[in-house]
Amino acid sequence: MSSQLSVYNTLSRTKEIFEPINPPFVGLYVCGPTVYNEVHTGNLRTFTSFDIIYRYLVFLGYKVRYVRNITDAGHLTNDAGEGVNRMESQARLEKLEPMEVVQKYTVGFHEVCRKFNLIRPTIEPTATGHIVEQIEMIKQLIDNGVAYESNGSVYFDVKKYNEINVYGVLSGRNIDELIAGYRDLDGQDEKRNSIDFALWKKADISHIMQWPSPWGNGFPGWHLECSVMSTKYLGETFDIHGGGMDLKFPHHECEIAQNVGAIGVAPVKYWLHSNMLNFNGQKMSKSLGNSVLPTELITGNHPLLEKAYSPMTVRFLFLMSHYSSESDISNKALQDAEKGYKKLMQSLKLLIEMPFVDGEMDSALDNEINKELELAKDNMNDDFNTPRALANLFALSSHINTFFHNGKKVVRIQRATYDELVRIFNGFLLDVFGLAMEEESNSMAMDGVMQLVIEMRNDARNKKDWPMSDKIRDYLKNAGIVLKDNKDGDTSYEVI
RNA sequence: GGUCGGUUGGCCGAGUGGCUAGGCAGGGCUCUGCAAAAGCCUCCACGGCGGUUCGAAUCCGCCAUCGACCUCCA
Repeated sequence: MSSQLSVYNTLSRTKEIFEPINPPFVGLYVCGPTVYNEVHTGNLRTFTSFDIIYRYLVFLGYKVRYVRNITDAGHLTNDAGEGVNRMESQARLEKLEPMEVVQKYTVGFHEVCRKFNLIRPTIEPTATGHIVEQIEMIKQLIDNGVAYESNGSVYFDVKKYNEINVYGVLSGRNIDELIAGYRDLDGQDEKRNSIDFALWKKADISHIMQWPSPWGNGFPGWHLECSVMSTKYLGETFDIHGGGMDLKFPHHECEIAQNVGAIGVAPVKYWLHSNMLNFNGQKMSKSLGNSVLPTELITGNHPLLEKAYSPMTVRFLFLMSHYSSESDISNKALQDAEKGYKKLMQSLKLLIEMPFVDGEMDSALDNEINKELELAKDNMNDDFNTPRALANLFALSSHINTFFHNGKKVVRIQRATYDELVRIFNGFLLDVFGLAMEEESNSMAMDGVMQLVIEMRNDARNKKDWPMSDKIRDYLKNAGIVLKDNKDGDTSYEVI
């Protein structure tokens, strides 16, 4: 008897039972990267959080359509609309065509996703591929009286919208305060109100990226693509919309306004927001320039990193904190994660290798394992609480190690318990958490040499030639190879 | 200034009105030629001050403090 999945909905600010609109189907939309630069580790954390959420939904048996966009249209740097186009500025900086920038960083993004074992979305649409649909939505908004053209650009009329609807339902803002806050900004002549945001922006000749529209040549506003693409692929109302906390306002707020303004219905049932990743206690962000790239973590090639960390170590670090809490990355935290990861994967290996043997039952042990399995499921059902589920897996890991310690077989529990143990322990680690075995890819030659060395050392040990035996082990240790004399007489090695 | 969220043991990091979080580190023991690994046991805690309660780290209030968003960012 397991609990039901519940999720923390930013919209209601409460935890709600997750009930899909059309079970067993689930629509999931996640705001993807803007491909004008390499993704940094903070981006990676968000995408990993939703990767795990996606994986868990699939694990529960849902048929999930997972849409994550690629922003390649180069939206404005700010709502005031000083026509700065990120894609273009980066293109000028690198002396590349805008689409070369897009291609370069899209490929780079996919490469990072692959290394960190992120499952590809089922649809990965691009903004530039949906210009036509974006223009259509703008027309609808104008027809509905919540958008207006001004000097070749089109803006969303927030005040007008707010007469019938509520702008700010997601972020808890009210427009009077927002207007007050914007008052000292200038360069907003085209807008009726300072809080109005761009749907379409007029482009002058110097802009390389521009498209024809009923309002002249230009490019789409930066909130629009998500409204358009989520509606196109997931319908007017879908189940889950995810993204980083920093997108809650204004991006997600504007998305809701656009959908309600154009179609008349709120687009999303459950809004999920993942929290920021800090580095040295400070938010890691592109604008602060303190970001560590995923590739730098893997190579260790960064002044603040003591060593290289494997992708699975980083993934494990993310799992150790809840997706809605801030997380801090540091050498210590990474090294802790590395040990924890190895410990669980070692138990996983043992569980896969050990046979189950029927026999006398220890009901206390059986109960204990079943309890831990139930807790693991309950904890994941409780808003994807990976740190708690991980604690359950550590407890199970102890049991598995004990089985191995006492005869290398799983005994004294029911067959059904064993089956569930395998299903949950393996399933959570590999399928839900997306951890993969990082086998040290030792070459055949290496294995051969090590076999010889171990044999020579064992000869010495059999002759009780401890100085020689220890000399070999110490030498190997200095070379980064640790020998382990197991209880059964075998010696294994590990490259560190 | 507005909105929101933190403040937990040496470090990281969950959670709950009374019942062990967990990991890493530390200490002890078992195993082992010695180590490593593994197993067992163990130390260390809930920002401050009030209040509610039989009982609060958990609820309420005040204070202190840190941070996020309000402006491009996952």
